Amino acid sequence: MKEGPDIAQIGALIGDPARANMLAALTGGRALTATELAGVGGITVQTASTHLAKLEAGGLLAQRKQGRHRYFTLADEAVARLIESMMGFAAGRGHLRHQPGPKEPALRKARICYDHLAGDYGVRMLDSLIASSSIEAVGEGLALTEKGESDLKRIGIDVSDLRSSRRPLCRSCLDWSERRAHLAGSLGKALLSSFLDKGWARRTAESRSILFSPEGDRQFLKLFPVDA
Amino acid sequence: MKEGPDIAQIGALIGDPARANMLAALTGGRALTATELAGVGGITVQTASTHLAKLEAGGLLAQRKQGRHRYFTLADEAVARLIESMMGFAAGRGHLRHQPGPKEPALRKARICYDHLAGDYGVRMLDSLIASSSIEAVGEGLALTEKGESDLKRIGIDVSDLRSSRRPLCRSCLDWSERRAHLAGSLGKALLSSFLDKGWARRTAESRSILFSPEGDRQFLKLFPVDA
DNA sequence: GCGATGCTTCGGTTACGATCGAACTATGAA
DNA sequence: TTCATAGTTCGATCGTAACCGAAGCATCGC
Repeated sequence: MKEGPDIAQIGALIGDPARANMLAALTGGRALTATELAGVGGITVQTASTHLAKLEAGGLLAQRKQGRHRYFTLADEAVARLIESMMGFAAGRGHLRHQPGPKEPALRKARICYDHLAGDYGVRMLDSLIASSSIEAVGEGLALTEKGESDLKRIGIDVSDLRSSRRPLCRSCLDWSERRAHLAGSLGKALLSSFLDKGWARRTAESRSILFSPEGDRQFLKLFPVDA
Repeated sequence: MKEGPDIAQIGALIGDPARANMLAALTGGRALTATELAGVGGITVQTASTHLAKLEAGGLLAQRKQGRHRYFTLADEAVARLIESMMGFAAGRGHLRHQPGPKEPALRKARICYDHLAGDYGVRMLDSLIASSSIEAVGEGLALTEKGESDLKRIGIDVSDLRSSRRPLCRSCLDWSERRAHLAGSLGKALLSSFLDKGWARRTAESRSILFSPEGDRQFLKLFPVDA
């Protein structure tokens, strides 16, 4: 009889519509902020915060603090699989859900994240900078090498200017579409700014996506190659 | 944002402790009555009834009416798999549950079901009677053949006596430990009574299990053989 | 017909949890 | 320092759902 609160607990966690929407949104493997998740769940940030705390306490979510943001992800692979299987089950019962839709591939390619470049291009840029020894990973953080400093000067970015700011120069930022790190910090901001200044790319009015011009695209890919 | 009530709905269904316990109890594949499930859930029958109605409406349960009993089972294989996977997940999170325990194998072998024989022996008996053409399936029900009637007379059961009762002679009863049908009805009752009268078996005080004596065991197996 | 049993429905209580406004903490930028 | 943004915590409200007693059906066996 007394078998203890077992599947009931996780069932209840998933059983709230707001939480279910949050979890569904996170099943893509992307990390989202509390505010974004509040939007997904259709609730205020306060409410979302308590929901997220419960989900974390229940072991379904993990959070990663990053500046003033707090990125939430599913705790691990097992959670994703559970959610996926429940979604599959629900779909089989006839509760066919609204499909995610086209989902703006442009947003996945390149978009603004706070003030720096994110998406496929953002991840690619950091990968390339590390591959060329311009940036190296130091523990959890990132550090600019001397080679990197001179390379950047050549494309018009004066790092000494950036050092005057109290903001860290390099910082790793979790990319929610690629689920890998891209470059944040004042250097990340400076790089994006230079792309925009050079006319390689421009921001869009409504969306967070960054649109590269054909020429800018060419230049960017040349500047940050991905070697085999 | 609006993705519809999807996994939240089944999550909520599973999220109630009483319902979760019921579902867990049914995951063994056995069919249980509302009263039994109420016991499992630690609630009254009324409450259990509403829970069961919800689970059925949600497509998780199916019920099969049988006389004044109502046997509930998981709707299908998919439900069982979902519950199993959730239990596995929960166990992995550290919510290790109380193990079902030894579970009285005697109860699975032979027990009383209302007034007839159930369990492995009950199922075996009906199988054997059908195999020997003593009973044949007619639509949903069961019917005694002439051969069956004479065979039974030989072991001391006068069917004409039984016919005088308004109670059906043969009835199929879902066995919850075997998940297959066994013989109910006045004939099922008569058969069990004869076993008890002959001293082949006896009821136990506390449990519902039927204990066969070594000799009774031998006789029963000889009388109701299972052919290859 | 009768009483007994298994289960559902109705009515009303109670309790828990989702929700948000407002206040508080923390980080970042100037 | 000051302002702005991101999140959490507090407090209180409100709805909903779980729960049970009691009454109502349905089925069985006599």
